[in-house]
Amino acid sequence: MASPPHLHLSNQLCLALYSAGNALSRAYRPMLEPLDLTYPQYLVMLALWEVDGVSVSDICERTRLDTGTVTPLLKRLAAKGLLVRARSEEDERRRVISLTEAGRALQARAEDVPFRMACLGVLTPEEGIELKRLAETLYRNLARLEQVRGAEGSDVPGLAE
Amino acid sequence: MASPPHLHLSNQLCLALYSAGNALSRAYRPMLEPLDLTYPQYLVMLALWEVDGVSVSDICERTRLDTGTVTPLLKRLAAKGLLVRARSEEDERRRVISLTEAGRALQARAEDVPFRMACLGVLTPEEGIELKRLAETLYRNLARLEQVRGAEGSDVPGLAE
DNA sequence: GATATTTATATTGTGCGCAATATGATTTGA
DNA sequence: TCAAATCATATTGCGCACAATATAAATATC
Repeated sequence: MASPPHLHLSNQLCLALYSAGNALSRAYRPMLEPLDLTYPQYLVMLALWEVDGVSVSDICERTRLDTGTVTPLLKRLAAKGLLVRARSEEDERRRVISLTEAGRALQARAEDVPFRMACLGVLTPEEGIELKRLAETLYRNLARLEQVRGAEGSDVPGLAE
Repeated sequence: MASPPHLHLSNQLCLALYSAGNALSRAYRPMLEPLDLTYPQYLVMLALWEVDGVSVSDICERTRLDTGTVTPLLKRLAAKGLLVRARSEEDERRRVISLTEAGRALQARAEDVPFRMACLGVLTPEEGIELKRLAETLYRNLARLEQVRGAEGSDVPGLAE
């Protein structure tokens, strides 16, 4: 075994997280298929069922998705008749994303998805809560790092140099 | 708020896991860029540094990636000169994936990647261990479900009907 | 009030995830 | 021995992740 332990796949947190995340979206597939939604599309619909009439960037923030992902995704949802992508009247740069009647009606058919996921019994409630808590911590800390790294180039006037 | 709590984004374990996983592979990017590797390519190289001269399906199992992902990925790694994709002599269906000298040499340059990731300090060691444990549990249970569902169609002779 | 900067969204290109299907070699069974 | 089933890998097609770039409107600066 020429490979040192810290390079072993079995020791990688990232692989555990990566494969679990992929497996989880695969698990959603059979439940979302009747709704004609992919998993990221489901996330966007969850966001809009909470609050709609919002901008693209608002959806990106709440779903934690990228604009390059969300823009074409919204187009596909619009093509299915679930939402409309209007222009804001005050600010012509902004899009205002609003659910259609069909989009709002779909919520009823998605109601039991979380319940059916829970019924798979892949985690105890305690495990689920703890896993969510740790994943949130990881996300939050990584997001903060990204912000710092991102701001590194754009110098603050008066502080740089 | 027309949306019931179990449909709130803030209550979704899946979003926490999904966004944390994505953020984690983004965090690897600046470290893997000098090695000219993407994150999934890094996983495959980790697998090969442990054991090479193996089949495609062996790599798929150990990295938990799909054959449809791995085949073109291996072609790209071969194009970079990190490995060769030979045919097995005993079984012509099998590919035998072997590292080149350059592929083996790359391991030295990847040695400190796990250490540098740890230095980001996004999780305490205890949190990391617990998160990995829970993610492994989730993956294992979902994988078992997939096997059951997958076997549902292919009837066992003598038991079906 | 013309120019520069910022902001919001869109576009493009590469790689990955994955289901479905194809190809082609091996093994099984009649 | 020959046909059918199985197995390993490859291919195709669509959607997503994300960096880089573009566009175009709003705001700031001079």
